[in-house]
Amino acid sequence: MNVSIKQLRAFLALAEYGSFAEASESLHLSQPALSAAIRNMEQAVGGKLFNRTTRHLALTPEGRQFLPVARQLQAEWDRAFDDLSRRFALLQGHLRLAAMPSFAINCLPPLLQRFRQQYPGINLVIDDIVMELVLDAVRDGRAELGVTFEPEQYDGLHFTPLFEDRFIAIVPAGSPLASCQRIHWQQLAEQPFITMNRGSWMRATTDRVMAALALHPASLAEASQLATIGRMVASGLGVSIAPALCQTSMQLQGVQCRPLEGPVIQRQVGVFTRKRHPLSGPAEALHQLLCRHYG
Amino acid sequence: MNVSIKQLRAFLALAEYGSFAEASESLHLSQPALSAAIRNMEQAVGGKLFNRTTRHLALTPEGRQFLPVARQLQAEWDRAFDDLSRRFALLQGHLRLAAMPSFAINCLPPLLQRFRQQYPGINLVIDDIVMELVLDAVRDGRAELGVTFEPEQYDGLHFTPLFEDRFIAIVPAGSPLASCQRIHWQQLAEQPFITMNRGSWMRATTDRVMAALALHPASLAEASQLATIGRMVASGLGVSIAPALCQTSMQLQGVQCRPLEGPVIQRQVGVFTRKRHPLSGPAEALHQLLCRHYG
DNA sequence: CGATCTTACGGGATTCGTAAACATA
DNA sequence: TATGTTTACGAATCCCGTAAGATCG
Repeated sequence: MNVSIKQLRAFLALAEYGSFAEASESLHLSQPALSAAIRNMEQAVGGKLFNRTTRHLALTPEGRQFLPVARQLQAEWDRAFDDLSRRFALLQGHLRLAAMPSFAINCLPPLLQRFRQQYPGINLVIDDIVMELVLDAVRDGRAELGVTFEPEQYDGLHFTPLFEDRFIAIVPAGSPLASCQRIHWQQLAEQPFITMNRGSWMRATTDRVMAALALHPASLAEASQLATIGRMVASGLGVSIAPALCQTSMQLQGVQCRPLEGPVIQRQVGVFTRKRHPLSGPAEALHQLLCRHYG
Repeated sequence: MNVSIKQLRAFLALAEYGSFAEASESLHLSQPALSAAIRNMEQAVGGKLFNRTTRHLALTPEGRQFLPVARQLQAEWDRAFDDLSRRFALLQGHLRLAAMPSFAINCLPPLLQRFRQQYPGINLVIDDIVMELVLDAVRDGRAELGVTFEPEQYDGLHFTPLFEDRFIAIVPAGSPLASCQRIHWQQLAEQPFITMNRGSWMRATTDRVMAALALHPASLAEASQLATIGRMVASGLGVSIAPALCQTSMQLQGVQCRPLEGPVIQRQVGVFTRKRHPLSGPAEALHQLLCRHYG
């Protein structure tokens, strides 16, 4: 009662070649097998598709009307499964990655270049957004992967650590501290200090360390983005601290980066994925690339 | 390597029901059979479509992307084969019929009504055109059936006789001949005579008969269509002859029809089909209806 | 422990290919 | 008669269902 895709292909081949012999050859099938396939298909649809006398073969009116329909069915069928296979083979597809801006700016470009080189058919979309939004995006499924610092809690997400990021001191090129190989918290506190704005983990941590060391730096200004702080430091307004992963972009902004002596502030950077949601092929590939690069 | 339509249906059912148990039931299939179908399909396309732990079932990202595509494939597939089956079952389709105007006007309407009643889904197109064009239309395949008089020759066509048509006399209602039950050629020739124009079989035959009877009617006018001749006769301009199959329309035009005494002019009316071209279901049906009605 | 999916395996239907029969130009 | 299609039939394959096993909540 039901027609198979093989029978449809048989119909198309026979209509195209106009001969059981040629059509069966093109299908890698014996002539009787093709004959049976057509016979069964005709029985299934309830009428003759070909008019055949042993010497002449032609489509019936119904067969002729069906031919373009059959062509389109086959084309769409093949197209659909080719697409699917290519997706699984990582020859095409797309991937949405959320990452905190510092990581997106400083670490992602070379990684994505390698990814692109290896999987040129995969369309990449990067959401460079703050940590909370990264976690939301992954939780909602808008992004399959998210890269940020490890937060205090992350329900429903799975975290894969990549590396531990230590904070470093950033000072203007003209600063007296610029000549030091390493800078202590105490030295930093003697300069005008630019802080991350209140409410951020970085501000809380900075305040805690300063308090523990009984230091009271002159807070010059607050900003909510590291790029802003970097520009302010570069302009000579003051000094600050930043995650080591920002080193590259800080240096490009004209800021001097130095290891920080004294209490170590460090934080895990890693990849988030949604629990109970398996990764797509491209996401899996990028996840592995991330883990291997840092692991 | 190749995916079957059954596997596509299995995929869709499983995606819809979210459970092997329910999906297999809806497919009238055992659970292991469905499991195997999905496994084979996944192997064919080169990756997992479902993420399954014994207690939870969900589409993979690739499966989710494929779902709408699969839906459309199935819908178009079913639609295409439903259409084809309905065509074979004469529940839908179309039929183009060529017929000479006299037949189309006088005989076709009741026949087509019966056809329509029996096959309400078949779309009918009637070409009411002169004999030569009827034959051309059938030869070219523009019309599957053609109804006309039997011509001297008809290469490449197959002729099925329907009935023999005798010519009758047509006179105005006010004519002295209107009171006769039967009219002789000689009586006809005594009146102003309206002829079919030169070159037509009817004109040649009329001339031949008149000559054989040594009659020389006053030719009042010529026309190329029977309807025109009918109107002229109805207006009292003269008398003429016409195929008996025109009797109905002639009477409707106000013309009196009488049997013709003397030499009999008769001609075969029948259906033409293209040789070596089998008829579509609808054409076959109408052909049979024609043959049975007249046979 | 229970519900659900997977694996294992035997039976049955479908499909295939070879060889012979058949039909048409 | 020659060519191309169908029929016949044995074999291989595929698909299905039952029963047992595995796994997760």
